[in-house]
Amino acid sequence: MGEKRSDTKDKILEAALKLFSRKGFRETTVKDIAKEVGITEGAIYRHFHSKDEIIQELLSSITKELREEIQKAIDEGGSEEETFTKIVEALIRYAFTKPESFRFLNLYHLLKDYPRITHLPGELVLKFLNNMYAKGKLSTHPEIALAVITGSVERIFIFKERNFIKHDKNTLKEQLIKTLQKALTPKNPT
Amino acid sequence: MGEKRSDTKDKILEAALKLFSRKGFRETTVKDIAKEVGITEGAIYRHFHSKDEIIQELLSSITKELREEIQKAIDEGGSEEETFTKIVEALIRYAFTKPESFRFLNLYHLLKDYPRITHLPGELVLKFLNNMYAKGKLSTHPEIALAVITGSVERIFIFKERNFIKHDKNTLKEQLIKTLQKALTPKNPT
Amino acid sequence: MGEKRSDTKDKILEAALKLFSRKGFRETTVKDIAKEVGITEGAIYRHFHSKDEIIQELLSSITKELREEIQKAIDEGGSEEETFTKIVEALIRYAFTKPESFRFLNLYHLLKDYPRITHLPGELVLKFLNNMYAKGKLSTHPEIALAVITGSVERIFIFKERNFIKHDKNTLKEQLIKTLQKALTPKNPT
Amino acid sequence: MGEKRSDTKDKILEAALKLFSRKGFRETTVKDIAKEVGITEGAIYRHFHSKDEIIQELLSSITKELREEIQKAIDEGGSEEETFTKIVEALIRYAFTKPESFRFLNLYHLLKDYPRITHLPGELVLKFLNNMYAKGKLSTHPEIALAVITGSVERIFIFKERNFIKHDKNTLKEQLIKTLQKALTPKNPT
DNA sequence: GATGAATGAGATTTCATTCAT
DNA sequence: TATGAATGAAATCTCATTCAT
Repeated sequence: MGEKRSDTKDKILEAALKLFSRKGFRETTVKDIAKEVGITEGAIYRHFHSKDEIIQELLSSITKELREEIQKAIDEGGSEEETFTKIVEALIRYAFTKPESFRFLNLYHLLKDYPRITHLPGELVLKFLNNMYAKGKLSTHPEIALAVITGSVERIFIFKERNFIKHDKNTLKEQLIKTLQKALTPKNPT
Repeated sequence: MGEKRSDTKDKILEAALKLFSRKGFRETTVKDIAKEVGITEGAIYRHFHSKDEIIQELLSSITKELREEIQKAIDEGGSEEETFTKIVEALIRYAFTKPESFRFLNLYHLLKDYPRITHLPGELVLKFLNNMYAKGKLSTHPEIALAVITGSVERIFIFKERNFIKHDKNTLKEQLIKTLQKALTPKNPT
Repeated sequence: MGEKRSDTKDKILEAALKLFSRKGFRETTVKDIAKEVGITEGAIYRHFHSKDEIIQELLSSITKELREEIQKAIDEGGSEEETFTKIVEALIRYAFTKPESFRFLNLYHLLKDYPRITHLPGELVLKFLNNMYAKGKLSTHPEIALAVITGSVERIFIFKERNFIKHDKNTLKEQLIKTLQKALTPKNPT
Repeated sequence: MGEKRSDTKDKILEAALKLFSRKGFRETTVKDIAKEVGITEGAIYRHFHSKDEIIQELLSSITKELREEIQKAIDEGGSEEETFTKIVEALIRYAFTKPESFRFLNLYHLLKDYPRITHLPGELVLKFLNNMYAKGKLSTHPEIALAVITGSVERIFIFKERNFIKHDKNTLKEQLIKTLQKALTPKNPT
């Protein structure tokens, strides 16, 4: 009850996400979005005050969603090493199961000035990495580790999306986790 | 002595690079570029047929430049491990000394459809990685290694540019090289 | 009942016809057309994709209309001589009752490259003239006859329009019919 | 002596005539003309104050030339009937030997408002036709006769130019003269 | 809520003309 | 005389947003 609140609004967000992530913000017009939904331009403005509002709403819901995935990985408990793996897994999984959302995020952060929203998913990861670093379980500075992790995931995702990498997604996931572990955790002496 | 040949054309390319890399392609107008150069819009069109031609010319010259840097690193000789280091160094150096060009490339590849130009800088690196892999000196698939390398460099660059990372550039370079070596080269037993 | 469907589109076509026929295609701007209709330039583009689309739509509707007039003259039956007269009459009548359309056609065929549309009004007339020629009722080649007929009608129309000829339209029509009959039908001996 | 005065100016006029007659006034740019001549835009303005001045100069020289051809036909003497034939011949000959000039004239008179120049070639012909009419040797009003003559010649020319008529030029000339004679001169009663 | 015509600002591009060299 | 860069006005077209229905 009160659940079906604005079916259309969701459809608009869905359509907008698809188009923005594919074509970019400027090259996607309000008319494009309306056509994709099957309504007219004017109708969009019943649900959103502006095109930018759509972008902001997408940004914050996607950000929230990804943050929750990461939080889940952290909350599940286990050793630092296990959690590390789970976080990387969550990132890759998110990229591959919600490619449009993932692309949207990358696009947004590359194009728009520093985000107005506060709690970026990366912050959660960074907090965890800081922790690892303090315990001597991270072999480089946390910010650098974060860059290596997120940069690698994004690039793997793009390569796969564009068919530049032929390996299947599972292989990619395994290899990437293994590689990042090697890269970022200290060599276990005996 | 024929030196001042098309001073303006170069100024236009320079201004365009600055603006495109900062604001994106669509959000940079021809008028913006003209104003930056100190001429009028119309004058731009004496030097380029269209806005897109400016973008293409930038793309190809930047691509060429970066390719040359990488080629130099490869040509210098040395062991695979040394060359690997030199390539990563060349990438980081390029990002930090030509930040606008580096940003332009990333933006272009994210926004525009697959490039028509053939010889991407990445191809050179990939060829080298394939070689390493064949010799058992690379601990994951070459494409994945390429993704990790380029993704990490890009992300480090962005973090630094946005002041999200405070470490100085040399530290970043050293740490990144060390990390990528650990990540991608097999553990040397004994 | 669905009658007012796209009132504006018709007004645009009407205004465009008036301006194109008076000033030519290039010298008529979309702004001119918009002003004539009483809307803004942008509004034009809700009804047509481009200025050229307006021209093409006018061309095809005018061509169709004139073809129908000629077809009517042919279908009414009677001797070849009577039909010949009726065709010429139809042409003159069209020129004088729809001067803008007639001028548009002449302008288009003089300025634009050979039309892509197939069924030109002239083709109908030519078919009829071929028939007459085969029966020995035409005293010169059909193509030449067609040139004389259409060229004369056009020039009479222009002269009258520019007040270079003072005679009234009925006199012009009668005289032209008489003259073309003399010119193109064999002398009836005895 | 003083003969070679401004070779370039003539070349400009020649190039302009070619382009204007082919593409129209607006669609021919000053740069087009300059390129055709093999000079640059700026140089054009050494010889003419404006694009329109080129058009006007062409118009007046072509008009003069055609008027002279007609005058020659009139001056050669002979019976009215012979002169009539000579005038028509002169018009056809002009169209076929100077197609660009002929096309230019037609285009100009269709597109531009009533000419600023006074002595149109048609006026000469009209004077002659008035004379014939007064002597009972013309079977319709002179203005109408003029329209039929000039309209027919123009249309024959266009048809031939566009390959719509296959007959050779001589046939066209003969047939047209014969047809116009039939059309415009009274039946000779025994 | 929805439609779709219209606005109005602005983007890209064209081009006659000017001007420093 | 000639060059060709530059101007500045205008043309075509796009699009976020508004609004009457």
